[in-house]
Amino acid sequence: MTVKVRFAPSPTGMLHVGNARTALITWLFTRSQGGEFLLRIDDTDVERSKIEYERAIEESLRWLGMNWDKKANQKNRMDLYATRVEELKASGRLYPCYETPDELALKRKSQLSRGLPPIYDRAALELSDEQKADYEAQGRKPHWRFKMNHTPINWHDLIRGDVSFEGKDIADPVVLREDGSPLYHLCSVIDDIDFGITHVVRGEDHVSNTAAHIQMFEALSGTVPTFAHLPLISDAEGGKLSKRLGSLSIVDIRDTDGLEPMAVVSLMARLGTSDPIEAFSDVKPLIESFDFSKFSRGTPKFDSEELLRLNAKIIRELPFEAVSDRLKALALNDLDQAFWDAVRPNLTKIGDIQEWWHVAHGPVKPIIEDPEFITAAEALLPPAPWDESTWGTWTNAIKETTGRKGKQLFMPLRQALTGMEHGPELNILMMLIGPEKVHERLSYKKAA
RNA sequence: GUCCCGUUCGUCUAGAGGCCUAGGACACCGCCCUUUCACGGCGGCAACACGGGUUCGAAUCCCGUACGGGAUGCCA
Repeated sequence: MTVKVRFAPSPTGMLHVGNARTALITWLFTRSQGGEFLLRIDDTDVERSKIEYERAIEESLRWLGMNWDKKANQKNRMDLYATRVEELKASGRLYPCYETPDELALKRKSQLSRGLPPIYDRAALELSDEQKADYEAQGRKPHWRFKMNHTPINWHDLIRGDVSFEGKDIADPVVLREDGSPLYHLCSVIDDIDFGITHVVRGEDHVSNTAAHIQMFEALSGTVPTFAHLPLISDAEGGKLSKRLGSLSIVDIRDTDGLEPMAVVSLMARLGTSDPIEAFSDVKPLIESFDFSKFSRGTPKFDSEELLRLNAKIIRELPFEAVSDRLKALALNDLDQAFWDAVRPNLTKIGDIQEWWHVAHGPVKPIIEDPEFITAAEALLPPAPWDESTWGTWTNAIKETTGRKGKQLFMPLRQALTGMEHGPELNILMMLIGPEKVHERLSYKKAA
């Protein structure tokens, strides 16, 4: 049987790292199984859903390298939901409730103060036909709840193992709003049945929902899919993800931070698993090594430093052709393949190249701690034109004249030439800087 | 409050009663290589949340405590 899986974002905001991770893991699983991947837009909440967000989510997924075999919007499937709702009403699994949101809030408050769990007390089940007619006469419209069976609910979760709940601990979920529109729980289950979804992969914030969903699958005579609930990730301090990382959208990572998609993919695919977190330039090995059994149940921390490290490693492997368009966008003159090859081992993000371009094209403030040495070095500079051997010729001459070697020899030259203590290979960098600026920097005198 | 769940080196984790003097990867530190930075090679530092119990023996099983997360929406 073909594995069929879906990723179901609601278009109420940008795709952030948490969602992206769920999407990626779902996608990797699907591809590892040769299955079908459905992108389902959960846009039943018309108030908050926005088409811009839907487009942004799709763009983010594509940027990360994910594709989908099918796409569906829940807002276009209302007829199906209406049909299924009628079946559930006919079989008595849906019942009308007339409490206002305020009344429900009050109920919860009072339950809490009495030490009771704040789940719906099913008062509406006791309503007589007269009472219902009364409410209707007052102009109240009912919202509808799904009636949970008070029986044990068990499933085997691909990540959490055996999970069990008691039906009585789960509140009857509201599935139809007062205006008659269907809510997430029902739509999700109806769609999973209709699309023949075999595996539901989602965050563990849905675990208790799953208990209710399983009864819905059964009530609708659907096949209960296999579930895999991923632990949520937290920030580096172990705090909640949503607030701190809420701003960390995939679009920001791309546009503001200028990071590589594979850096994000590499981290998200392995974080929280027993496989080592490594920089991958291609997604294939991640698909091949994917296995739910490698996921731990703890809450892993998302560390942006780790993302940067992976990014640096990935950039090191990027050929000029892969980045030339983005480099052009930086509008830096003379930024050719030679320059890229010279500096890429020293970049954390592609944007850092501006720093090295600046070092080559100046002006820079040389660091000269030993003016005599630098003056001596300048006097020994070979005449132009320079080539790759110039650096060796020059430094050998300095070595013979001054007797210096190793770090004592090179670091002062690096500091004088670049104003920095680290950087690309000087034999290449020296040519990129050029004779004129090299002389200028070596003869730099501190303002008195 | 109630219901789920989690807690092993700085980080991600291995670990299903003796194989654990707790293994790996990343980070960090050191040495080597390179006539500089980086890369690479070698080595080092470093953890079972706490308290009871069961057992000849517990990181592993049971109970409790602490801390953390999720749920408890006419959001998804």
